Amino acid sequence: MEYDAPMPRAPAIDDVFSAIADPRRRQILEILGVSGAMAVGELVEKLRLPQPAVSKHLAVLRRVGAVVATQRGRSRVYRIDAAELKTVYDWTKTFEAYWTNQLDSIREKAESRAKRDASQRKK
Amino acid sequence: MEYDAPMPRAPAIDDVFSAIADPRRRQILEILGVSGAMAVGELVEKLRLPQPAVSKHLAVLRRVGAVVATQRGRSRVYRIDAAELKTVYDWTKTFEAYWTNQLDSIREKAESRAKRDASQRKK
DNA sequence: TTGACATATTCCAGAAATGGAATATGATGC
DNA sequence: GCATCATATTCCATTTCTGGAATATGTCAA
Repeated sequence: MEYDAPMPRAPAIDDVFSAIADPRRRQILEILGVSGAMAVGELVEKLRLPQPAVSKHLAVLRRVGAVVATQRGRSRVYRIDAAELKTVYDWTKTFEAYWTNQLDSIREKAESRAKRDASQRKK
Repeated sequence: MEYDAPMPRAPAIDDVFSAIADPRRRQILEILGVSGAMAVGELVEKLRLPQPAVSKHLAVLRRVGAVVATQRGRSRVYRIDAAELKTVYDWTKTFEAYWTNQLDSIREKAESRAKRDASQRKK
C-alpha cells in the first residue's frame, strides 16, 4: 500500500536530549560532574538506588555518549564525556538572546512580524 | 530516614527537559527562535505536520513554560519564553569546564580520585 | 445568528521507557 | 579452576508518550 511510512517513531534512546530527560540520569551526570569520575558502586550508594537501575541508566548515558567508562580493577569508573553535553549547551545557547537585554528588540521584531503576517495572510 | 521516598515517578510532562526531548518540539522552538513569533498555522505549514499534532506539541511546550501564546485575531501567535530554556542552558553550563582547557586538570583529579577510592574500598 | 476559519481537545491503539527481580557476564585472588 | 566481588543484561508488568482521526471550542465577518 502507499501511505506515508510509519515515520521513524520519534526520539529513540540514542539522543542526548532524551537521555537527560530523565531526572535520575541528570542526577548521575551532576554527581559525575562534581566528582570528576566515580565507580558504579559509589553511585549506587549516593543515589540509593538498586544497582541494576543505576547500571541501566549508565548504559543509556554511555550509548548517547554522555559518559565513558574505564575498567579499573573489578570496578568500572564512569566519567563525563563533554562532547555530547556541549551539544545540548550549544543548542540552548542559540536562544541566549531571549534572556538578555536583546530581548526587547527581538520582541519588537516578533510583534511586528506577527502583525504583518496575520494581516497579509491570503494564501 | 530509613529508605528513600518512592521518588515522584520520573519525568512527567511538566519538565522542560522532557519537553525538549522530542525532536519536533525542538524544531518548533528553533523556528520560533529564529522567527521571533509565529501563528500555529504558519508552523503547520513549515513543519508539514497535521495541525492537531502541532497544537499538541505546542500545548506541551506551553505547559512547561517554554513558549507563550497571545491571541491575535483568529489566530494564536506563539513565541519563546526565555526563562525555562535558560534553565536548561544553566544546567548544561555547569559542565562547561569539561569542554574547555580546564579539562586536563579535571581529568587528573578524577583519575587520582578514582585510583584512591578503588584501592581503599573496604567499607 | 450563521457560516467559515483557526486552533484545541478527546479518544484510541501502538511503541517505548522505567522499575524490579532474577540472572548472566566479567574480573580478581586463591 | 573456583569462589567472590562488581557490574551488566534480560524478562516482565506498568505507565507514559505519540500519532491519527474525529470532534469540540473559539473568533470573526456578514
